[in-house]
Amino acid sequence: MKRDSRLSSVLHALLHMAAFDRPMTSDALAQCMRTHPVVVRRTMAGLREAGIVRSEKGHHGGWVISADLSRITLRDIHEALGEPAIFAMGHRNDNPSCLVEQAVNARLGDAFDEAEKLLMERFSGVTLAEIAKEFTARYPKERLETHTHGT
Amino acid sequence: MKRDSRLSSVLHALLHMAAFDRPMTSDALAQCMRTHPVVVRRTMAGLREAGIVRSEKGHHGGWVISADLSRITLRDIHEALGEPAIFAMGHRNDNPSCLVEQAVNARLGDAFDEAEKLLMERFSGVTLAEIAKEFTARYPKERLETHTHGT
DNA sequence: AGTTACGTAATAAATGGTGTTACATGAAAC
DNA sequence: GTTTCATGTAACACCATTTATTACGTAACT
Repeated sequence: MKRDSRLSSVLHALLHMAAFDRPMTSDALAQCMRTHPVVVRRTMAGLREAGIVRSEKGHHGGWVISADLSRITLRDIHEALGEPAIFAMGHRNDNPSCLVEQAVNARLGDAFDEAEKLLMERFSGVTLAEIAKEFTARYPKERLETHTHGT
Repeated sequence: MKRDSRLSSVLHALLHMAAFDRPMTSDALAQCMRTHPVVVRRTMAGLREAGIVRSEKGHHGGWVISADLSRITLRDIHEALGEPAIFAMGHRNDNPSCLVEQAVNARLGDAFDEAEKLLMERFSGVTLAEIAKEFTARYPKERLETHTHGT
């Protein structure tokens, strides 16, 4: 299966935006993330609707964060992206008439539900501010707005 | 992304086989699972190599379980299937040179690792025997080998 | 020998994220 | 007011992966 990297991408983008004191254009973000500006706009659309970012057109336009970093959790972002599927595995039939399959689904579902619950708890417990802080703690000399790409 | 239903499918098949006192053909299993016999053989191949099932050719051939139900865990089956990806989400770059992205990956990775660990623990704790037992507890009057499909 | 059933490769279909183009809209600069 | 910059969005091709199907080979039983 192809893995969905929107959450990872968007977090990356948000942290760059957070450390930049002016709006960042989709082109600039796309360059950071090695993707296409349209992909950036498409991905950010949900965050804009959720009030996490704001976009401005025209000269000196672009994207800015419009909420307090310490109040934005990974969970919020996951939601804003439309709650993409977490697991790559699923039931073959969601409402099987076969009783054996019902038992299998119930048992498997319990395990997945627990794992999902834990993941969502972790997501709820991590704010953008924490990741930004963790970054500056690890690399105090780096300037966030100086984006360094390796070879 | 397309969701992988092999684990669910194979569990379903195994429980039917467990309750059947003769080998079940790929065709019979495929009918249960509403799929194609070749898919059954392909999916079962890993389990055969892992010693969980055995296949026999020719007349009255088919698939039989070759291990103790109480010693086969969901984890064993997941392994036998080649450990398919658990999460539908992933990092955009696994070894980014961008320090911001490294911080994001680290934080996200922690959450996913924890969830995966929990899921694997749950998988390790569930045996086929338990699911079979749970089934008979829930539906004592049903005969497992009588496979009922709804409309 | 013929039938049954697995073994496996090759190929197509379906799905869903990603990349790209094209065109429209709005805001700032001149 | 026209130009330029930037987002908004639809449309479409691309790609990776599971699933479905066909085809042909092999082993075992009758």
